[in-house]
Amino acid sequence: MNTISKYDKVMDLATRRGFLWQSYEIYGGVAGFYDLGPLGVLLKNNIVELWREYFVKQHQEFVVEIETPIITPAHVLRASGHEEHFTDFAVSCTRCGRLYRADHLIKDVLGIEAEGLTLEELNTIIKEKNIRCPACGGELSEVRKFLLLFQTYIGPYSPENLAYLRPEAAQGMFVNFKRVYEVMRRKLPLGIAQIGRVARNEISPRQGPIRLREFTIMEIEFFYDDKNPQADILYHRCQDDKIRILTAEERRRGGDKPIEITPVEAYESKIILSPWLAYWMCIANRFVHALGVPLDRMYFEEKLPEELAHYSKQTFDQIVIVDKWGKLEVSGHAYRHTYDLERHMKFTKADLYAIRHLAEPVRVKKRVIKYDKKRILEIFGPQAREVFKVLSKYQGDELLKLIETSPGDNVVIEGIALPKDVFTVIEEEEVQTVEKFVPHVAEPSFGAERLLYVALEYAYTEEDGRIVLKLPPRIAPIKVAVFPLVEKEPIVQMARKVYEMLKEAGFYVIYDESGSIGRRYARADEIGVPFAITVDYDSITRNDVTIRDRDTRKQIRVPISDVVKVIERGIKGENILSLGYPIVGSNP
RNA sequence: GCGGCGGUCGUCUAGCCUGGUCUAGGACGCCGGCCUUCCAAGCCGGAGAUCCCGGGUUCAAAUCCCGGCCGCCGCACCA
Repeated sequence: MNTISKYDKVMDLATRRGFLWQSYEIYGGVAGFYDLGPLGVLLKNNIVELWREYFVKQHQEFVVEIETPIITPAHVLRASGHEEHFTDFAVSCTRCGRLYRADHLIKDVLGIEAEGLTLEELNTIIKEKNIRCPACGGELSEVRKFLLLFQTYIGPYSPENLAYLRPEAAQGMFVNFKRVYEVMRRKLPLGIAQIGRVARNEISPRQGPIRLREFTIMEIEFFYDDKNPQADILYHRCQDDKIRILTAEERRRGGDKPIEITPVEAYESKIILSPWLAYWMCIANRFVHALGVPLDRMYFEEKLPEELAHYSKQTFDQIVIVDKWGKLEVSGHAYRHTYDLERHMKFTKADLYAIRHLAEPVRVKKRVIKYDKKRILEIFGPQAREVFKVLSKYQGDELLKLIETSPGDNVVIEGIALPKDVFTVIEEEEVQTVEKFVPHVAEPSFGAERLLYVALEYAYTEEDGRIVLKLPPRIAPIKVAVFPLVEKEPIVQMARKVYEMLKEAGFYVIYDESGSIGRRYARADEIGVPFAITVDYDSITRNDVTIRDRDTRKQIRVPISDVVKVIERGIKGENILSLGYPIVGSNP
């Protein structure tokens, strides 16, 4: 039995061969930060590109990608609720040093809900009720605030310049909703995608490259009309897909068995509340599968109501089973409904509504209030100017309400008494062909580095004591290796030519002539190169090469003129062994 | 944040308890040469170590002591 965990093996390989390693190593390293090496960058780029393919390019009529700053003024994250909710209140025991989340402690000891209380309120409760350390009875410290947002200042250090590094890309899409909606000619549904770095100042990240303080997020904020979701694509494309869902209900019962269901059924049976959330979960399932994770090794786990983020009505985490942690969340699918747009409207007064064209024009009876400016002038003389100013501050229906609720013949507005008869109410009928509404939002959100780890772990295999990284060819960092069978002319010269040809064709290629041929295959296998081309003695006379398939070690002979084509098809996922070329040298 | 354990070439490790003989040994990998007609073969040679960092004790520290960083495990935390 091997006692070394797969995680350790994967990380050892990843470090040794240049996929990733801890940042600032020569300074001792800093927890929560990882660097990507040459192969890591290629692999990540390929994963990002595959995501783009699945989520953006295949939906380019209605999903577009943008890029917004990482540094975010504090106002924005105040509006989004992060400044408030991204904070933990903690107390520690002055005797044994144990750390508690203040609200949880109060709830546990007193049985009262303390979530959402302010720092002062929490302090007061702890002092008044004389709450002590549950473990050792020691006295508790003052409540401290842990803000999980990284802070900075835009320009000079001063409170109004406070800013944070974004903890999610999403706010960039919400604040730009109106602009992109205009650019997309005011059509819904509309997906705004963004791939970028985010930062979260985790208190103590201790899960290697899994819990990072800075990472790459791939998100879509998908805006749609709740009354007319236009989600036909769910029925067209996801009718036959099966996804596995562990529902909140099942979890509440203590169960851990996901149900298997089509996204369509999940939506229609109200397991998933939003049709678009269901659709993107369908795509997410396919996407993670394409990274090499078998379908039966992943599922969606619904969050319990108390686990939901402040902005979410319903959330499913996409879980992949991994060696070390069992469950690893690789994506989150949140039904953010109207929360974010409404908050930004409230904080900025900006109009972030979408327009809905009504099937039939609606006649709306409206009572419009008018006032007699001449009479106001007569009554107030030079002061009339002030009166008009005050009146203009009030919306029509607010004024109407004031007048109707005031007793007597006068109405007093901000200290100014006006006789009611200066106002006249007119009934008007208006024909409306459109109405404003706040779009609902479904958000699929992926962590690129976690996907990278998952891809590595599922690709990692050992055969005959050597490592073979069976990455799907689509995401393999290096697509093809070229070897001269022996280091002799004219074989070497021909191999070099093949190498140049493949580079010219746009592939990442390695050329290796050192060591035995077996050693070179092994080296290429270890970094997941899916195809290895060998130029042998026969190649000279026949003008062909052998192409070896990494996973089966089987070879085919291919004329040089067809090599690029075969590799291209292989990268797309076709089995090159069945491409119709004669199999000649097969060495298991 | 707390407690326990740990940190030596790229990787794995010997040495640490019992300080000097360690200008730190080995294996694998890497580089060069020979050999080699397809799966980590063999032989020869070579490069490669801030002994995690800082301070202390000592004539002398990889080794003992203190602090820090990082990692693992447990507790706590995880929008």
